[in-house]
Amino acid sequence: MTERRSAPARRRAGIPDATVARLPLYLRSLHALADDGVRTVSSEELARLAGGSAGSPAKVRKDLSHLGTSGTRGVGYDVAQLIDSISAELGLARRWPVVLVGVGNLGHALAGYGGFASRGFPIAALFDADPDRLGELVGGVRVRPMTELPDVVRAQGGAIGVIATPAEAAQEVCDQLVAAGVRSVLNFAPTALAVPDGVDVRKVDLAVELQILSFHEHRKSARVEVPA
Amino acid sequence: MTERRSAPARRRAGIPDATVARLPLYLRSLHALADDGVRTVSSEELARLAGGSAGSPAKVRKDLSHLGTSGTRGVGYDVAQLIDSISAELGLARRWPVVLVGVGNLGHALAGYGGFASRGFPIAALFDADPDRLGELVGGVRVRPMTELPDVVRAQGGAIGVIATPAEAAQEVCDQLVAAGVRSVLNFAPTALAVPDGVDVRKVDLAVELQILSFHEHRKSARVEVPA
DNA sequence: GAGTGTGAACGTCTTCACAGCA
DNA sequence: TGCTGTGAAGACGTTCACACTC
Repeated sequence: MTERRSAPARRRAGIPDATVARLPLYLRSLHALADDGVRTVSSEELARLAGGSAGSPAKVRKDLSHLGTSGTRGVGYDVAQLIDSISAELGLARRWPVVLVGVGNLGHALAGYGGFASRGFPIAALFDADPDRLGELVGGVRVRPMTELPDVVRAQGGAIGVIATPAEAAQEVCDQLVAAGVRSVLNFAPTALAVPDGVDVRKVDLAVELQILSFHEHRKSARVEVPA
Repeated sequence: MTERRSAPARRRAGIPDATVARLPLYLRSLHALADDGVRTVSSEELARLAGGSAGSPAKVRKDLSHLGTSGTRGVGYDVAQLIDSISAELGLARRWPVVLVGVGNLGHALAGYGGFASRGFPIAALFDADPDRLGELVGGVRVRPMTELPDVVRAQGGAIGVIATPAEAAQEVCDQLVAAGVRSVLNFAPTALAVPDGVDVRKVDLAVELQILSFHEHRKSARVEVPA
């Protein structure tokens, strides 16, 4: 989950982390339903659509009850209304600009990937340490030198930072982002990042995901050989 | 976590899912230590290096105790030995070939990203539905038509499937992977996948990660305005 | 009848605290 | 003395089951 530093315990107003992690999944399914013209949905149906870890009706109901309940007994949830309240809770009324650092292989793909902008996270700027890349246009956005980072963050009134640099550069880049005023970071570099209190880091490590799958594959193979 | 279907409860031989998810993080830090010539490490140091959710000494010790303990009291853990036993537990002795479906923006980047092969997950084949892409070389690997998928999986003796297609195509592609014998899937498409029992799916959804960060940003802003 | 909302039971994960060993 | 290994306690998250409402 969100990496939290020292802090003895978090006591937010209310919503559990596990629930927060599932709200985007519900939202995704709800948008699909709305596009199909569906007006209401039951917790059972929503659980099925959201799938995976979000896949039980009871869990859906508990989760949604945290947003000041909105369902109708005997009927289900109003799709449009649910979309509104989840969006509000996630702070999606506002668009959050993204600054992406590291325009290598992965950074390039992320910048070109339309899924960010279309979901309310427009890429405001690209940065790279390599002088050869400066000025290059990626997905219609110019690559800038790191020195311009503070100005961009200030001009945007805050931003989410995305780190797509090699592991060696990640901590340094992270420090610069934080110094520039960024308080939320998504880290693709395979390294743990140290950040001061009040800054949130989430990480995506592709190799780690594969290794977890490997564990399960391994287990499955083993089970065939030694059938308990 | 790993998406599990119906099943009332999983009872594996032993290691908790939460621990499995952290083992790759320890492994990463241990490799870095080994490269620096460090021979032993304490649970406290390892917790610091692995960072994030893996960041408490007690947790590290509990986690490592599941691998049939290997530390020395008063000293710490032998780095090389720990690398071996974690690797063994994760099934990394064997190399797991990866078949990647969808050579669009993201798929292209994943195929070009060296981090897979270097960590024991060589890309065995690329597939795409678009006839214009067939034959194209990406990262030295040829793009093939989906019809060749079963043969490739069989020839490799199993594989991990990576889905990097648009959301609309993902379920269909997933079905084809499963039919071809793939039992572990990493899904980048923003959709829930239905799979039969015995198949594991892990998902990475970039927009979801950003939305979770958005929630925390939102909360931080709110806290400034209404200082409790 | 159908489906939500929720206390209470349950299971899992984390943290504590300390005994035990090099 | 220093650090591991681990039962026991505690926090957190999920599931159950049923009262309640439309």
